[in-house]
Amino acid sequence: MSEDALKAAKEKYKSTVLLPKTEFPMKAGLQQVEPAMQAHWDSSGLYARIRKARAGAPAWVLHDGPPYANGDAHTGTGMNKILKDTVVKFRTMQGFDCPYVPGWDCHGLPIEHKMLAEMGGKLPEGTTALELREKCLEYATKWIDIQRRQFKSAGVLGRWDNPYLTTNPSYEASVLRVFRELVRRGFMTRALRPVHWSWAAQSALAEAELEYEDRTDPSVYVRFPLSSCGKDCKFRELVEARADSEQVWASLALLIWTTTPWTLPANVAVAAAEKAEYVLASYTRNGKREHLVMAQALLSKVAEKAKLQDVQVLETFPGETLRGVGYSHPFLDHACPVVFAEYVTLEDGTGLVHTAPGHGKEDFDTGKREKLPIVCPIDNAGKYFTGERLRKELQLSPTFEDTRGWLPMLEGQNVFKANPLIVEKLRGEGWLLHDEPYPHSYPHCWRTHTPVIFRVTEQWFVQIDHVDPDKQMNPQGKTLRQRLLDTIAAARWFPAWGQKRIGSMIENRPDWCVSRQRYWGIPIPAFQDTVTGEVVSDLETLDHVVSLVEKHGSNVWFDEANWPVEKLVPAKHARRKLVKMNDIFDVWFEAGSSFNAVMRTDHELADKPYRDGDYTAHSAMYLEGDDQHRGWFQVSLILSVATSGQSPFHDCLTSAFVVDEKGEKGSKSKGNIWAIDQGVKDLGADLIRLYFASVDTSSPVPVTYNLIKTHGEAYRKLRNTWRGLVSNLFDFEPAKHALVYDALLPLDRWALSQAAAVVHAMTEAFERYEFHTGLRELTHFCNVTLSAQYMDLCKDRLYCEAANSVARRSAQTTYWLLADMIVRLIAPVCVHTAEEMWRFLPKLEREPESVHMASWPVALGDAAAHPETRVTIGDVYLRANAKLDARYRALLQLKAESDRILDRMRKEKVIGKGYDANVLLGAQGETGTLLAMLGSPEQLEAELPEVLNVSAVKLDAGTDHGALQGFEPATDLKGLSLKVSVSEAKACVRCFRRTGDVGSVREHEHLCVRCAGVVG
RNA sequence: GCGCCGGUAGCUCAGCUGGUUAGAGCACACGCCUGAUAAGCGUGAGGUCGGCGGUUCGAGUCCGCCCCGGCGCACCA
Repeated sequence: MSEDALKAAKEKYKSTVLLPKTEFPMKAGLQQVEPAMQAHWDSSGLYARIRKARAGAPAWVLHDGPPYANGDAHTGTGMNKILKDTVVKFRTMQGFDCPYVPGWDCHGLPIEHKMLAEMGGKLPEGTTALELREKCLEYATKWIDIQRRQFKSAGVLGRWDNPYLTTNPSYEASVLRVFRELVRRGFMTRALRPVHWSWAAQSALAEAELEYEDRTDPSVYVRFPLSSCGKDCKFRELVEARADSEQVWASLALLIWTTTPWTLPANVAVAAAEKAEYVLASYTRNGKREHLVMAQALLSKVAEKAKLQDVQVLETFPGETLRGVGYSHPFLDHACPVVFAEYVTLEDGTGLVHTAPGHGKEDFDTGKREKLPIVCPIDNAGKYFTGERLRKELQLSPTFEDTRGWLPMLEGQNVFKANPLIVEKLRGEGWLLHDEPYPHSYPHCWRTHTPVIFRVTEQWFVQIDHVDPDKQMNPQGKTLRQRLLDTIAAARWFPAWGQKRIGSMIENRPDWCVSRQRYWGIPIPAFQDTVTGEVVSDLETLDHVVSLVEKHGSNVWFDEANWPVEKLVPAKHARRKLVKMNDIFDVWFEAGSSFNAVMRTDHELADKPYRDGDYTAHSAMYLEGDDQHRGWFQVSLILSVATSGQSPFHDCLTSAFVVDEKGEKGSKSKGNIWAIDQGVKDLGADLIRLYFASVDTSSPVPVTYNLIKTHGEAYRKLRNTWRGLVSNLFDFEPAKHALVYDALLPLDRWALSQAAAVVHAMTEAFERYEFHTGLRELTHFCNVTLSAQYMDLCKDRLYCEAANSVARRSAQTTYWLLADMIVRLIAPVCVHTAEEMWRFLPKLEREPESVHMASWPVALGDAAAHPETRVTIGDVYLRANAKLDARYRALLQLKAESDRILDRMRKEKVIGKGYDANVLLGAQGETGTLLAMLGSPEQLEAELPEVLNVSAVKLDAGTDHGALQGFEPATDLKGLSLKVSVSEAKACVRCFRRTGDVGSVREHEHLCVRCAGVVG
């Protein structure tokens, strides 16, 4: 037989081989495919069609947290939206009705700041707040359009043409209704309290608006001269009893410590600990003998720092001895008392705490208890008042003469700039015992990044410990705090530690200051009576304003020309002299009201709360970065529980921040952050989405082009495996050719059993929102079970058996089911690719045109009863089969052993392809038993060539293979020996196998019997 | 300062209630195939499971301390 003749024969039969064929491109071309796909989704109204298809199904609503309408949507916000979209698509496929209404947070300081900056830093003369607000709205609207385009480019599907905006009049009115409800239930109070104050932003700040940053402040030890002691003062007796009492009195001071020297002018008391030990000590400084009082425990530390000489402890006494002691303010004319407070500790300082109720929370509480005056000489901009105002705010007596020039120094000075001036003057006047730099973490304004100060102002607060008297909503008379904790416990937190985190925040949080002194926000609808000073915000007034805002937007509050105050107040107050109050709401109050403004108000969402038995929440899920534990989640909980008694969500999923390859937080200034649509353009949305679904988003997620590209291989593998499946279905019509489950070959049923396990694991993981764990299963299944194992073993059947043979149709039925399953499983993640696959997948007529309307696969367990045999849906087939699992596990182990030897022989150039080889197996012991269980020798010899991908397999009955020529022991299977030999048989030119019967059929001398039969 | 989470091959991740030589994919190396072909298959080399100590017959898995990273809290006057 000549080479040419063989070649000719091969050519002749090649056309009878059923080779794979498909138009599904190997190369993804995401950059072209995705925009086209999105355009098609848009024009065909996919979102609306999904809504329609799920109408009447149980609702499952993920309520979108509104990103801030300022700047590009970058990787972090992009990841968040992508994860949300993945959840929504998954739940939709599971059969739920999942409307997704995206929203934007439009009000707030950053935008106002930016607009003000464009106007030159502050509102120019003659410009109204209304004009500023219009500029702000324009700016926000611009970014909403940009961000919308960016999110859509990532394949995120939702009601983009009608999102919720916190600037919509209906939204604003809903926020006000939440406020009204708080007022009605008694949660609101307007009170004078110390609040975090941003002097740069000139507004109060809430806890959520603080960021702790490191900074260094001057730490000073200051002598406050002791001036008087009450009549029964024990300390006085103590000193009087001393022989040197006169010298002691002459130079005696309380030693206090502070890191905020600028608050010293507001000092009104010194706090001590009743139970702690204090000392009266003497020392020499600058050649002078002086006396001081401070805590015993801190004396040596302070003495060392201040380099005090000859320190002598004259007396030791408990703190309570100091009751009745008074001192005079070192540079003002106040006479101040020593008071006692719990929070005085002996860790730092002197055990004597400088107390300024105008500038500290604890100080304020102490001041209230001790009836101390509240001194607060600082204006909105963080500067000391000037002139008479300063004297007044410092509560100086009219006779006070500022002989040493303190007041001129302070006037108009920024507090942080005043610090060193004060220190130097204290030093000059001899009050300063010691000073040093003190590095610590200190609260900063999260928007302006300037250090905040504590300042007493009158603000609106939500009282966290208020008990709602409503018996129906709060039957057990619990505080809001307790009810919040109950609500938190009833929700589900992913990861689970989120519950602890937010729980401890709620346990410890102070009342919520919700008023801000800005323009770009929703006004707090309150008036002040210019005659009585009374604050008017009764329900009728609120209702009146709410209805105006609902119709005309919150601008009515700022539009002096068209909306004079008379129009804003209800008829009942018409005769009073009222003026508008100028506070607006904390933006968090707005976002936190979305449960009401969106979930309970939106026409598409209002009837879709989450229900599970008796449990009800306004939505099924919130999904945000874990910074929202102190932000949106918390404020939403507070407002929702207080006003509705329900949780805003049932599931709360958080993700960590995105970081760069060095693990550093992304920021635009570092350039390690990119707009999401740029990434989509460069890498493809599906690739980015696959990446986010492949990593554990509960710890910091590194996001770089390189890392994402690394996952390109996983994408290509998935795509090609799927292509391998679908390319063998070119002549397969499910309705016509699919076999019933019981007619499928064992190998095929095994593959389906493996698939069932994947569906199972993946569903479970996705229901826990652990996409990366689920995806692992799918990747492994595609790479190993399918590509390397199953599909390799099916090739001969698919290519060489008769087109309509059971063997081939069985494989095709399985390929079809697997392809179908994979498309569905990947659809929530690779939304475009899955849709593309869906077009190429042979489908039954009843399937929807978009994969995103299709159902999530369901797998049956082992024990499932055999359903009837009509070919309809995947879940008839995706069926566990433990027996087949075990059988193929064993067979594949044999394959691994034979592969090792075949590989070596290939490297030795003894053989090339597997069909060149025959394998002899000798099995004893465990493996012998195993093989015997797998089938009779004849059965195995018939089956194994396909599994091992060789031409022939013989079982050797010999007993001592180790001694037989050429046998070698297996690596892992005990008792197994193998011998691989080069097959002498002729290869069939059609199927390449060396079956030993080539030429048996006279008409086809180059074919094996099987192929001859097929060719006919 | 206190608390929470994490630290497993170059990368991304599995390792349940402690139990045989610690797994997977990707990447890498070496081959094979040329009928999934800018594909596919096989084999291999990579880890003292952050460190130290303890409990145990036995620990990546439990306990203690420490180091590193991330996050949160705050009465740092």
